[in-house]
Amino acid sequence: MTAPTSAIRTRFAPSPTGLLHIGGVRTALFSWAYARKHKGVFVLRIEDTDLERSTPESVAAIMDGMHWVGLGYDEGPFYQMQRMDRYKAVIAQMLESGHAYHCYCSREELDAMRAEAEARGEKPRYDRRWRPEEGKTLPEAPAGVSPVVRFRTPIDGVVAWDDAVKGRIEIGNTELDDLIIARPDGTPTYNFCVVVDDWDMQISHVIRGDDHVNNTPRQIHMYQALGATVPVFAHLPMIFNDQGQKMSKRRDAVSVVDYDKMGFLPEALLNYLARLGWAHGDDEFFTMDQFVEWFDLANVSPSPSRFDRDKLLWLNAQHIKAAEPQRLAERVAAFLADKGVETANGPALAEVCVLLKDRSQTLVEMADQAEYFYRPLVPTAEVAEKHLTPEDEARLGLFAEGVARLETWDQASLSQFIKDFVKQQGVKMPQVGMPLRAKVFGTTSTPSVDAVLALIGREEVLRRLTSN
RNA sequence: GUCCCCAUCGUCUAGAGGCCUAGGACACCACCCUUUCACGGUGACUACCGGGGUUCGAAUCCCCGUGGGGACGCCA
Repeated sequence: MTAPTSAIRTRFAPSPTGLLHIGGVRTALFSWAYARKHKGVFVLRIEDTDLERSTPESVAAIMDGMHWVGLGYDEGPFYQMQRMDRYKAVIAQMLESGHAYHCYCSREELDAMRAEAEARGEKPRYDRRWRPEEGKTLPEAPAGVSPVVRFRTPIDGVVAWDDAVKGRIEIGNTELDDLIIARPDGTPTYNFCVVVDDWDMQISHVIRGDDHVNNTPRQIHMYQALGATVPVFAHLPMIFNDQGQKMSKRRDAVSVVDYDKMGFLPEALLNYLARLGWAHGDDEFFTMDQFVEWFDLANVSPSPSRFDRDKLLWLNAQHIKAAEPQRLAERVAAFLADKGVETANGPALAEVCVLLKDRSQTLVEMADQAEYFYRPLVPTAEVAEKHLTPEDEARLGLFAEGVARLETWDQASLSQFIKDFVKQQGVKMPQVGMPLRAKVFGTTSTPSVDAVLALIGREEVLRRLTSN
């Protein structure tokens, strides 16, 4: 008999109206980590009640993103559109119990009301004209108008909760109005659906973006009206771009797949995101296992942070260093293929990655470096002028003759050969090394020259040395 | 406008009243290492938004101000 599952249940509930946003990934990461840490359950739920904007492509993008990043969910994905019957039943029940009522106001009337309130310096709000009250006479229901359903919000008092990251938050009920929970066609709206879902799915900790703080009091009222247990709320601060503004699709890389395309490792992105708004002492570089072990909502900072690409790059470099060459090779192979570089007849890509992984910040950069192992680059005019003078070419000719006769072709013997050659020519190391790089690879920036020559093989080295 | 939230180096942050003449990391700069470029190492630079309290003592607690952000949808 297994022990009953712990009460800790978290969820990630994106709406499929675009790409999987980097901020969303951070929210998912924290929810996931909290569930994992407490041996709980992480639920994925797709909030697709906005028929106008929800698309199957977006659902796919979310799933792909979650998969790439490696945040596995235990339950779901649940789709709100498939829970319509349940929402409608709850709405009927709330109408029945008097927690909700019909409202026949037109949008025009509502706009007028808002404008009026604003003019008075108040928060734009609905004036509750259709709210039934003892002794109050309701207006005549206009013919042929389907009403919306509004939630009956308490008029006095305050709502309060102890936010797991922000502490206690209190809001006067006078700030709230009677929100619409169902449209004229009967479809439920967001604030209502989340409550029913989180209730039904027994979510214990609602971990979500800061922008939902204002929804929380309304939702708490609905939980109470339904007789449901109110979950713990944890509102994560926002992530801004380097300008201190909201990340925008237009100028920032906001989609998680963009980071894949730019050559980031998912564990590096996650590591970076984890450090935005959360810290474990001075630890900067860590694995997801460590993160899960260390994570706690109590250590989440309440203040917003900026996305710093430089630090992400640094972390990516650290994770590349730590990664298995074979795994890097698989991804680098794809980038090389995109560039039209044929790797089949060259050195094993994993071997190339061994030489490059300590010197690349992204896998794209690594692929760029890897290219010259398979075909020489065209040296820039500057490089040719500086390192491929007639004198250099003559010396490279002598080098080619010598190296052709080398007994064993490996890094150690090449290293020895180069040293001897340098001495014999009466020059300094760079005077041999740089022309060699320029001639064989087309660039002066490569790993240790003996190592790279060893790797591409004698035949290829001689071919490149003697080509023009 | 109204309500809510936030405030330590340029950036991410450590800091739960004395351990703080404020620590780490990225970036920047200098030097070292070096077979180029990197990696790496060492060091330098740089911050508690302002004002009042509370306290023997405040980056840490309280209040006010200022600045920033969020929300005010038949979007989620």
